[in-house]
Amino acid sequence: MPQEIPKAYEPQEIEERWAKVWFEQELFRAENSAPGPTFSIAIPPPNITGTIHIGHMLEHTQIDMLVRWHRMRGDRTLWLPGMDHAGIATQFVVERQLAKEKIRRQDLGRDEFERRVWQWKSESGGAIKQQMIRLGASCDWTRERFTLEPALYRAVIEAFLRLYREGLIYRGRYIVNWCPRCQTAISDLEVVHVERPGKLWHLRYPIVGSKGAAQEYLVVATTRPETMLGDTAVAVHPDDERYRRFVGKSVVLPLVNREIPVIADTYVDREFGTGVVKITPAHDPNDFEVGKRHNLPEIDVMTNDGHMSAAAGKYAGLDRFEARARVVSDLDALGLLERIEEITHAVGVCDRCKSEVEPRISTQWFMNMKPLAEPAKEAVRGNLIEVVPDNQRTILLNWLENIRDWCISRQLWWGHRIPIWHCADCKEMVPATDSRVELFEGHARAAGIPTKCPKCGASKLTQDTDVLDTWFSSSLWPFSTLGWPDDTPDLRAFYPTSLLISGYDILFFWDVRMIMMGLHLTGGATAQQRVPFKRLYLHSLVRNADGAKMSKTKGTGVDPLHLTQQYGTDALRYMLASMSAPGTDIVLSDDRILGARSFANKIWNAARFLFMNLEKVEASGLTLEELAAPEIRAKAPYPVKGEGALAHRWIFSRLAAVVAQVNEALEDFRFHEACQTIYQFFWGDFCDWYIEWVKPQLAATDREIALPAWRNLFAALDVALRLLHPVMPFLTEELWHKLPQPAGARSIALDRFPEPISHWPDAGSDDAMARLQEIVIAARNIRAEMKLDPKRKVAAEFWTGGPMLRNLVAENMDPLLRLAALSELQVSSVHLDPTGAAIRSTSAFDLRIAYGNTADKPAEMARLTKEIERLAKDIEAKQKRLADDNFTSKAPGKVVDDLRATWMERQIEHKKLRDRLEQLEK
RNA sequence: GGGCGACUAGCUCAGUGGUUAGAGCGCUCCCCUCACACGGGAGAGGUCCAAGGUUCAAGUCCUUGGUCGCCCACCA
Repeated sequence: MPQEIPKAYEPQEIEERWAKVWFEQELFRAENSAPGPTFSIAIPPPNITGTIHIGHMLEHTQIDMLVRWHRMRGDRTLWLPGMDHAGIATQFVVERQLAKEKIRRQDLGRDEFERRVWQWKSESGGAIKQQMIRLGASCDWTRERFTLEPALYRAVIEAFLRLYREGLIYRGRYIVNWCPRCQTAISDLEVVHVERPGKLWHLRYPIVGSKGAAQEYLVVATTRPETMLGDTAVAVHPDDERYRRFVGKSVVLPLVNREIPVIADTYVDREFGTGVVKITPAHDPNDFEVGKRHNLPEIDVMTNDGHMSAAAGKYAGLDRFEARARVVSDLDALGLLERIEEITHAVGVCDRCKSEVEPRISTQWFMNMKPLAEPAKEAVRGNLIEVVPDNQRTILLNWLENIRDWCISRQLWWGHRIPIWHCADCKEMVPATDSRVELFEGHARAAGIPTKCPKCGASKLTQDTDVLDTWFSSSLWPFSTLGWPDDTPDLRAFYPTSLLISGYDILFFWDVRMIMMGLHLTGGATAQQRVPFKRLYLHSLVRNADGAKMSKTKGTGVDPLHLTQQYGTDALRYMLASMSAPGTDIVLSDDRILGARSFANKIWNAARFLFMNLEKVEASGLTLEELAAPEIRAKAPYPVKGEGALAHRWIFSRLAAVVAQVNEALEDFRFHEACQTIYQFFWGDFCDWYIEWVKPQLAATDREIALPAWRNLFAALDVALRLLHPVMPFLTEELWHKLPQPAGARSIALDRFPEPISHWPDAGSDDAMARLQEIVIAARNIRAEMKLDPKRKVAAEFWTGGPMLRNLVAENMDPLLRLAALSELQVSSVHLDPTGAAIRSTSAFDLRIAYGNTADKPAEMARLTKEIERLAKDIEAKQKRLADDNFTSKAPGKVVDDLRATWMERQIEHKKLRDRLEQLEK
């Protein structure tokens, strides 16, 4: 078997195999009745619009690392998966698909269109799930949820009805953001502002009563001249001397020839433009407010699809941009276009389809957010929800401070239909009788249908045709997925969830709204019991080399499955995690993925080394069981007889430190730090030093050496694998199974995460090993400088002042000679002669290797000179500080002492180098 | 108009007031040494954007400025 282990790690087959096993065995099913601390996390549900992209992969890697870490630490752990119906986005995608067949959704009708979307959902949703399974997400798939499934529909209706009864949800006619392409209202958050070059047209409105040569005008400036057709007033500031005499008079609205009043309102900024504003209450939020104050009529001059309506007179039927051009040229022809100013201004476009949004009066459903924002602010301020990184907390609170009402209705067909019925006779709005749902063609719809109008008694009631903003259902996700509004065992066990990990780009869309809804709707007695999550971690966004956010629609997305096939899932996961420093975005780089792949390969080969050599060991009568059974591993480190035993105590001491560091890092979402710590340990300490150090011991014929050495090696590998598992689940699972495990043990994922064992840390070994490493490095350095043939062993001399290091060298002579490629290391009690030799030294020791004929004396002298200069500078700086009473009296004693100690060491080194340079100069 | 972030080695980035500021990649030199060339060994490489300030001590904290990026915002 051992020879069968491939030389290079080949992840494909291994990953596919384990992904399948994990899923089929329901390995990650959470027990809601199990005892102990709980760790629960609800997935940010991917939209069914597409497939998993690299951003999901980053998010899932971080979540999965924490989930696996908690699970291995024995917590009752749930990662609940699911998907979002993504109302407008999905409808957009399916409409686009239909467009290829030259079909409009209106041709199909609402029911048939919905059928098509469900069809899309089953294909796309299935693909996402398969991807996630393949990428190793350790979700509890038995609890998978979908925002449009019956149970969640019921939660949506329940939430709506409660908020409606409380008066927090209301219907009204206000200015909303209207997308003429999607033909629906959208919320403020769905409007993105883009800076664009534009024009400010200055238009003359003739004053009524002035004529001929005495004709007077008021000049207004506008970026949307076509809306002038809906003007119902012109406004100036009440204190503006220039225009005071016109207030109360009228102007003739050009092209329309409607007389409209000149009004005074403090909303007008005297400094801006001409100080005169056209008032179009139906097409501008400010004008709408002004219109309310002055009882102005509201004239909507547009249609749902962005054309001019009948109210636009002769412009009716024109596209809004055509109408704009026409209005301008017509005004110009009449001599009423004073001038055109080129400006850059922010244009609101639809987040989804990028069409220019039309502010427009419309009857919609809204949610009053201020009362919900207050408890949310308190919860965040009171740290009931800890926000990481901290600066996001300020951003969050600031947003809550300035929150405005949320337009929650959408004129779409794909989504949760609003559970309100309208009376055909008296227009009374009648809510659903309760939140029950029933199945219709396999999908849920509201079942609490009112039969009679409570106001007029009529029975002709029709359900509101609007659906809810997709984020409405998302805002219930942490508790709707656990069975709310019922008081289920899952809800009791896993709510509040422990943590939310999301991208900061959806902080306002989703995270904040969950906080508000969770606090308002769930049943806990205290806010602490009602928050949807106790911690909120906002992760970075993945950007491409240009710094642009990865986007599928822009074609800049990277397919993680493709990368996975190229480099392996574990490598990709490691790469993403190792770049996940909180608060900074991630720019993908091929180099980093390659590095991660190399790391996976390194781990693979370290294990391969063990198992390959095992064959020889087994020939001598030892079995894998004797060397690596769980109960054997548990008792490591074992004392090893003879030279070089130190390394065993050292590697476990290192492990203890590494485990503690990794735990701390993961606790604070410092994924990159956890990765780097493990990497340095595994590659540097474990492979480069430990394995190399103990190789001869493993081959020793003396059982008292070989047996404990093997046992320690296997035990250390086992700890390392468990340490690595959260970030590299597949590779570690595969290798873990090659070690003997307890009967019935199914997966490393259910094994324990390493704990720093109290007898592992050993400061003495840490120090001793560090000294020995310095000696080896010093020797290698000389060898490299002298360009010695690596195969040629050379003799070296060693001097040290004290007995400690001398003993240490004697006790570890064998590994020292081997790793430094020395034939002998003669320990001298007198100072070494620098002539004809290269010497490397620290303050504690000197190491001398005699020159061959090829020695490069000038190079050595140059090196020494440079080093001496550097040291001199350093010593001077330290001396200055130590001479400063301010420093010695005010700095902590330890800092002063440490500085003095280093200062003295440097002086020793400095003197050594100077002496040596002098010798060479002779 | 507000707010946030970044600026550190050739590149991509870590860095939690306290020895000589680190990593990966790249670069230079040597080596296909019996786990791994996706490897081993040894190196070179930094006015920490600038200027002030606080402090015994600043890459780190404060102020101002610069460059770049992001978010929010109803000034026509």
